[in-house]
Amino acid sequence: MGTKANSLLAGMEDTPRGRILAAAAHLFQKKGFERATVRDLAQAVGMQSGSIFHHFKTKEEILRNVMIEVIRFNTERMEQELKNAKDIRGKVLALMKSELQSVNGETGEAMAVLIYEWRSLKPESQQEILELREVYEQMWLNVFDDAKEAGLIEEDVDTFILRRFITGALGWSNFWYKPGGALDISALAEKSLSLVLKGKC
Amino acid sequence: MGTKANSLLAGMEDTPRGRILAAAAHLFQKKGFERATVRDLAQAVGMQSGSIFHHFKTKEEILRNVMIEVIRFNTERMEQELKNAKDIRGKVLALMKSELQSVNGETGEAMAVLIYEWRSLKPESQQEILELREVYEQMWLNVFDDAKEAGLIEEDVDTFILRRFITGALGWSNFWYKPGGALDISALAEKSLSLVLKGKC
DNA sequence: TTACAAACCAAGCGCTTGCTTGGTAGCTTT
DNA sequence: AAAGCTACCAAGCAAGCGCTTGGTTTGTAA
Repeated sequence: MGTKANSLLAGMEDTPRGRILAAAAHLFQKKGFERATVRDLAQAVGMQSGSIFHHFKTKEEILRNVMIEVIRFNTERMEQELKNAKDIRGKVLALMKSELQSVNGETGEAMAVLIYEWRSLKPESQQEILELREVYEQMWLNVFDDAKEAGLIEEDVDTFILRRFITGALGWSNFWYKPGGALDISALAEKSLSLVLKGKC
Repeated sequence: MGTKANSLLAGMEDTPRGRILAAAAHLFQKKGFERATVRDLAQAVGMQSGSIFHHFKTKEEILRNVMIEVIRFNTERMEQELKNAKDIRGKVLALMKSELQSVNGETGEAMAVLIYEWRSLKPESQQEILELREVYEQMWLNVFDDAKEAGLIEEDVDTFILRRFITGALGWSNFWYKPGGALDISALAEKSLSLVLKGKC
């Protein structure tokens, strides 16, 4: 009767490590990193709390790995979808759709952890994650600049700031968007386009 | 040499209760509700940890009061600024500016707590806070609907969803916007207008 | 000057936390 | 069959947690 946890990524649940990370993503989002205990996590994967530390040295290490996995997975997926897009409008749409998918799809719980549990990382881990995210962010900025050059984004718009607004807008959807209703992620992505592109789009 | 805490609201720091709430807003944002201990809080206001409970029954009660105070303060301020706005464009701008002020101004830390420490409230408190927020949210929806009727927002835009996008976009600014630079809050509000209003604005 | 309440301290209780330890079951390799 | 490795359990430790208790100081008012 409990909430079913989404898998972090396909096939990962075959190994103990993968099962722990998937359960951790679920628990860390639901209760927050601090409130979720190692004992909770151990129960979720069916082992004793001490056994967790056979697979990860510390609790923070589990958090760090959840974040690394979800960045890698979603960066790769977005790269793929960008290649399939034909024109610039299509590329912007691909970015929007891809990020909404990340936030609300199977990696949604892990994405929420990535965004909102930042404070629980130690500084060195924060630096590491930041560098991984920069690759992802650069893809956004490149497309936005192309769109601006093509006249799809107004001259006086700062694409740096625009990307930050969009980060917030799309990330927040995790708190209200419920998949399975009348509005699917593609439709939501179309709606979000009007935040970025000028005039009728 | 430590970070100076913004006051939650003017004059509140005169009473012990106010000093505790202001310090709590600062600590809860910096470390998260769970990680911030009552001992941390006591040290910040210069008393023993046990003395905190002379003023508040539980730690959660402190969190709840931080949230209530910040909602009341910002709802009232936004009401005021809405009255001063002349036309519809001005009203939308007033909303944007007001919320950016809430998030990045003197109530910024408390706003971050309101947004991101939701999980740490017990269900009954969540319900209470939700009802307070609904008044605030209704003001947004009313103005958006007026703007749509006036042709400033496109016909096919769902104002409900638009508000949610904007909530995320503006709320996220807490993580990147630093006051005191070249870009002040008014200028940022102007920039954010293009997310909402169609064409040149 | 006395009475009283609000504000606070010093000490610590009961519990939970992340993590450690020493050992065992079972599979794989030689 | 011996050795070695991965995956785990059972038990518990030291530290830190929210919160309580009993008593003391301090400001205000009669």
